[in-house]
Amino acid sequence: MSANSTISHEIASLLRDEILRSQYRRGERLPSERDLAARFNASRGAVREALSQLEQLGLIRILPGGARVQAIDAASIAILGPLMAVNDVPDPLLVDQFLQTFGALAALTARSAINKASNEEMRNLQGMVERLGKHAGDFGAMQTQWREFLEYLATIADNLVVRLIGNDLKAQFVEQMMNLGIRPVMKPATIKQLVNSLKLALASKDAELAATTIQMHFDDLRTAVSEAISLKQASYQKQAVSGLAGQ
Amino acid sequence: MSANSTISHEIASLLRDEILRSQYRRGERLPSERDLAARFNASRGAVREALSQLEQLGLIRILPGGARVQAIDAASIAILGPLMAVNDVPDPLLVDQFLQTFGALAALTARSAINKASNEEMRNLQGMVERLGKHAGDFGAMQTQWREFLEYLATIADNLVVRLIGNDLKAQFVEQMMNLGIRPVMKPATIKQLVNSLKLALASKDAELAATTIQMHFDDLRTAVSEAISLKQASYQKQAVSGLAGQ
DNA sequence: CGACCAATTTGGTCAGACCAATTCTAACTG
DNA sequence: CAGTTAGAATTGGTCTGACCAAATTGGTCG
Repeated sequence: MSANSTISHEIASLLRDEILRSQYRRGERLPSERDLAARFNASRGAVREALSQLEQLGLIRILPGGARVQAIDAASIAILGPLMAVNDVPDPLLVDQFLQTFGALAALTARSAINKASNEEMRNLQGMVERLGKHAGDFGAMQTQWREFLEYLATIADNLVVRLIGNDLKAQFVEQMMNLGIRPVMKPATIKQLVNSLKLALASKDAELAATTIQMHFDDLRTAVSEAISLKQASYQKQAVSGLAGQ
Repeated sequence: MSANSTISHEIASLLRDEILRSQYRRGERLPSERDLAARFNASRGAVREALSQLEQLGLIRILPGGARVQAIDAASIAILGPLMAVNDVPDPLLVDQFLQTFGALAALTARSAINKASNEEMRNLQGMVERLGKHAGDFGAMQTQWREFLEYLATIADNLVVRLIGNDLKAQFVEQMMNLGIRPVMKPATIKQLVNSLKLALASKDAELAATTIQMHFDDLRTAVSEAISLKQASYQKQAVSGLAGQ
C-alpha cells in the first residue's frame, strides 16, 4: 500500500505499524533519530523525513529532546487503514464503526443531493437506480454500479467536507477490505427492497426517504460484513492451526 | 497555527497556502527542491521535509522527475483549516458544509451513545443538559457546557472513526472560527427548545429523538454562523475601504 | 515530422558537521 | 539523606556537499 519505494516511506510505514501495535506506550519517547538511522541502516535525513510524516499523521509529536508517541485516538483518520491492516483479520468492531460512519455520511449526501438536484440530474439518478436493479444478482457489477451511484450523489451534493472525509475513508477502507478478500453477501430480496425504496424516493423527490433508505442499506451491510469477517476469522484460525500442525 | 517554529514547517505552511490559493494549477510541477531551497534560503533537507508533509496531506505527489500538485478535493481533511484561513473571511459555503457534516456526525454519536449508555451515564447526561439549560443566557459558558456534553456523548458512543474525524474537524474548525472572532448568536428561545427536547429524549431514552434534536440544533447553528460571517464580511470590507482611503 | 540519443535536471540518499535546547548525571550543599 | 545545581552527554534542527538512478529536455538525424 504505502510502498512508495522510498526508504523514508518504508521507515515511516514500519514505525507507524509498531506504534499502532502499541509497541510504544503513549507519551513514551521514540528512539533517537540517530538510533533509528542505525537500526534501519539509513541516513538521519531519511529517518527525519519518516518522522515528519508520522507527525503529520498525528501519531507522534517531535520536539527538542525527543519524539513522543501520541494517543491513537488523537491521530488523523489516515491511520485507519493501517490500523485495520495490522492484524490478519480486521477488527470487526472497527469495521462496524467504519460502516456506521460511512452510512451516516452517505445518507447526508443523498439528502443534500436530492434537495439540490436539477431535473436532468434526477433523471440520471433514476436511470442509475434502474440499472442497479437489473444487476441485483451479480455482486461485482452491483458493487460497481452502487459505487458509481454514490459517487454521482456526491457530485451533486458537492460538499467538500464530506468529500474529503470520504476520500480518506474510502482509501482506507474499501481497498483494505478488498485486499483481505472480505466479500459481504446480501440477500437479493434486501437489494430489491433497497432499489424499490430508492425509486420511490427519487420519484417523489423525497430527500428524507432517500437518506433513511441509504442509512438502512448500510445497516444491512454492517451485519453482512460482520458475518463475512467471522467467516474469514474462522478460516484464518483453521489455517493457523494446520500451519502449526504441519511443523 | 502550524508554526512549530521549525523551518521545514514554515516552508510547508507557505507552500500549502500557495497551493490552496491555487497558485499552481493541478498537475503542474512544483519548483525543484533545489530551487525551493534557494527561494526559502534553506537547505534541501528542510525543503524535503516540508514536501514530505505536503505529500502526507495529499496536496502533492512526489515522484522522480518532480513533485506534482494534486486536486484539492483529493487531499486529506487536514487541509480544511488552512483552506478556511487563506482568506480573511472564511468561505461561508465551506463553513456551512462543515457544520452540516459535523451535525450529521454529532447526531450519529448521540444516537449510538444513548443506545449504549448505562444508567449512570444517562444520569450524568441528564445532569449536563440540566446545567446546559441554566446557562442559556451566557454564550461562553453555554458553549463550554455544550462542548463538554458532546464530548461526553462521544466518550459513551466510543466510535473511533467518528472520533478521529472529529479530531480533525474540531482542530480545523472551532479554532479557526475563534481566531477569526466569529460568534454566532442564537435566540434564547431556540436554546430553551433544544434543552427541552434533549431532556425529553434522555428521559424516554429515545435515541432517534436525540439525534434529530441535535441535527436540528446544528441546522440552527448554520444559519446563525452564516449571519455572523456576513457581519464579519461587511465589517472587513468597510475596514478595507477605509484602509484604502487612508493611504 | 517523428524517432532516437545524449546532456541536463530531478528526486533519493548518504556522510559529516555545528548549534541550541533538553535531559541526564553526579557532585555539592543544607 | 534530600534537594539543588552545574556540567556533560544526548537530542532535534539545519547546513553543506556529494553521488546515483530515473526522468525530462533538447537537439540531431533519418
